[in-house]
Formats: sequence, structure tokens, C-alpha cells
Amino acid sequence: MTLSRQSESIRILTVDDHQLLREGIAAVLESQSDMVLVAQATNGHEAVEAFRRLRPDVTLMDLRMPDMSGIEAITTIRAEFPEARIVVLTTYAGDAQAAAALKAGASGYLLKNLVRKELLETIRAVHSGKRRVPPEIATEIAEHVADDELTAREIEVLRRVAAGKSNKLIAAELDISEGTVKTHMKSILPKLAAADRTHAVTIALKRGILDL
Amino acid sequence: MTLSRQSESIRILTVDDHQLLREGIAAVLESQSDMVLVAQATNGHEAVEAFRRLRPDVTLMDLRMPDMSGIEAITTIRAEFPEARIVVLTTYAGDAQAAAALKAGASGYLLKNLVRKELLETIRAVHSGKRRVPPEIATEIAEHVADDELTAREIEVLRRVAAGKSNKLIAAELDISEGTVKTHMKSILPKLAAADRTHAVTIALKRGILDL
DNA sequence: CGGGCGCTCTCCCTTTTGGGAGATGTCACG
DNA sequence: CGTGACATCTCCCAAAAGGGAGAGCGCCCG
Repeated sequence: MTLSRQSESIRILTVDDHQLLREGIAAVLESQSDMVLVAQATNGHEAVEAFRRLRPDVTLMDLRMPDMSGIEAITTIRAEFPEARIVVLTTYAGDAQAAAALKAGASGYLLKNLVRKELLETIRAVHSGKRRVPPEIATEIAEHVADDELTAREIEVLRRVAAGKSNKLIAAELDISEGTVKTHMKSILPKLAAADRTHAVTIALKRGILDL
Repeated sequence: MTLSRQSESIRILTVDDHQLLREGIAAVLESQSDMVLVAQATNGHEAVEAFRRLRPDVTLMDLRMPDMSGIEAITTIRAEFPEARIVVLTTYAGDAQAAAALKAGASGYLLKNLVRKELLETIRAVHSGKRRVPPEIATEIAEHVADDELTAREIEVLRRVAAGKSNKLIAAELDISEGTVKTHMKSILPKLAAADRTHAVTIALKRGILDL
């Protein structure tokens, strides 16, 4: 019977640093005869390690965690196991985060305010090879696919702008001329459709391009 | 027996728009013989309504919720029932949020990454009339008690600054002179120890003075 | 009722930011 | 090997932000 259960049940790994939420997921999964929670992890490192050991069918992964972020964990896992089915389960952190998770190989992106039914439906859908992204999120991502993304250097500059640094100071820190920092700003503002540097920072925070 | 249980058990209300988290709390509480979950609410309005009806001994309340925020709910409940014991259970949103919740009458402030033990210990402590604020949060609040707080007008100005508006535009919106907006900025920057308007916005976001 | 705080306003001066228009070197990808 | 994307740099100019100092007005609290 153990054998038959194994072959029929969806084996699940949860990754979240909120113990209470993991307990909630565990309680929901317990009520399902075709699902079994095989392990829990509290950060990206543990998630990768647990995945290697157990090869769960579906992984539910938060993005914001200590030590190693969810995105890194997804990337690492998918590099080793391209068939891994990973569903992001997180508080909404902007379209850029969601897009990055999907690019890294996530099969779904759920928000923590979901109801049990959505969770269960998504686990089954993803297990059977489908992708699941709720319409609200898909819409937000779609709104920005046409946009040029910020380059790594631009993000580096914007991060310092958020810290209240002047162009001159940023130039000194990055060892480039102030003029170049200005050039980067002149590239950043239209990309984010921002009126000024302050607006650029709040937009980047909203969209998950920068963290607080 | 029902009578004796009622007189001994701590009657608990949970308020959070995350169903999964509520399930987790429910699972934890179920394992305790001296606690009983009497109701759950998903926003501030429902919380107030449920509190009036059931008069729980301890209420676990999130802050960020649709319709009515946790702070408003706490204020409303404590106005009617000054003896209400309310514990905030939320993702950390800055010292200003925490301080506001405690000012509104919360008896505790827990973070969602807590472990069961802390939750249970806090519920018992608060039920017996104690206050419980974890040291990390107490420290952060303490760091800013000496600071001047922003006035309502200053927050109004800063909110518009965050939206990328120029002093001139803000002046027009608030129907005051640009000079006055500048005067407000000159008051805001030192209060937040910010280098410029952009920094002021990120600090205000971190500290929970502004929302994204 | 007097003082303090918050909100408002003004003047002046310096520094910073943002916009426009080019130009060069490098590296990667097809 | 070319073409494009990226990062770098320069020059110019107008607009905005920031810093300092002073002052009037209303309202609430002691």
C-alpha cells in the first residue's frame, strides 16, 4: 500500500520562513488523499538540499527568505533538475519579481492571500505539466513586457539614488564621471516612465526592481 | 463540562486576509487544551463585528488588510472595549507602524516569522494582562522615540514627493505657495535624517510612515 | 490668557537635477 | 566581421531642489 500511495500521491516540498504559514499549508494538504507533504525548508539553501534528497513532484516556494532567495533557489534547482515543478507562493512583490521567478523556471505564481481551493487546483495543474499564473499577475507582467528593462549598471545607480546619494557621490563610488551617472539617469527615467529620480525609486520598489 | 471549559479556555479571534496563515494558527491553537479559536475575520470590519459579538479574550490581528486596516480596527475595538487584549501579528512594516499599533492599544506585536512557541507564550502572557513586544522591535521603536514625528501636513507633502511631484506641482495641489512646500521639505529632511527628497521617501517607506 | 506648535509666506544664494545631442570603445552574438 | 547593446565621456542650458534666516497667524493646552 505504501508503494501504491507513493505512485499516486503528489509529493510536495514547502519552502517558507514563516512557520505558521507552513503549518497552514500542511493542514490543507493533509486533508487531500492525493497529496503528501514530504519536507519543509525555511530558506533557499535548505530548499535546494531537500530537493536533491527527495525530488518532490511539486515545490511551493516563497521568494523572500534569509540566506538564499527563492529566485536563486529556483535557478539552482532547475539547473540540476530541469523538470522540477516549482510554484512560487508569496506576498506580491511587483511584476519584476514575478517575471524573474517565471524566467528562472517557476511553473506558477500564487499570492499568499489565496484560498485553499486555488492552492490545491494549482498544485494539481502544475503537477500535470501546466503553468498557472493568476490573471491579475499575468496582466501586470504583460503591461511591462514591451518596456526596456533596466541594465545591471542602471540598477546599481538607482540603488544608490534610493539611498539618497547625489550623482557626484555615486560617480565617486562607482569610479566613473558624474556625467556618466547623469547619462544613466537619463536612460532610467524614461524606462520607468518616472518624472524624477524620487519617482523612479518608488516605481522600482513597487515593481520589485529594487528592494527596500 | 462546556461551562468549565469556557471559564478556563482562552477564547481567541484571528484577523488576517491570508487564509493559509489562519489555518496555520488554527492548527497550532487546536493542539492547546487551554485555547479555543472562536472566530476568524479577514478584514478590519469583520474583526470589529466579530469582537462585538463574541468578546474574545485575545485577538490576533494583521495590520495590512483590505477595507479597514488593523490599526483602525484596534482603535475602534479599544474605544468600545478598553480591556480588549489585541496582539498584532504581521510582517514587519517599520517602527512607525509598530508604534502606531501599540499607541492604538495593542498589547503585543509579533512578526509572522515567529515559531509556535512564541505565539503561544505571547497569547498566554497577554491574556494575563502583560504586554509583549519582541526585543528587536522594541529596540527599533526606541531608536526613534526621541525623534520629532512628521506632522500630518508633512506626510501629505512627502506622499506627493514619493509620487514624483515637484514642489511647484505639490503647491498647486495643496493650494499653498511653492515656498511653503519648500519649508515643509526643510522640516522633513532633518526629521528623517535624510540627505534629499528621494532618501526621505525610502526612509519613510522603511519606517512605515508611508506605504508603497 | 500666554506660549508653543503647526502652517503659512518671503527673499537670497548655491548646488543638483534633468533634457538635448553627440561621440567613443568594448564585448558578444549571429 | 559587422551590428547592436552597453557603458563611458563631453558640452550646454534651463529648471528644480536645498540651505539659511526671518516673520505672521491661528489654535489648543496649561
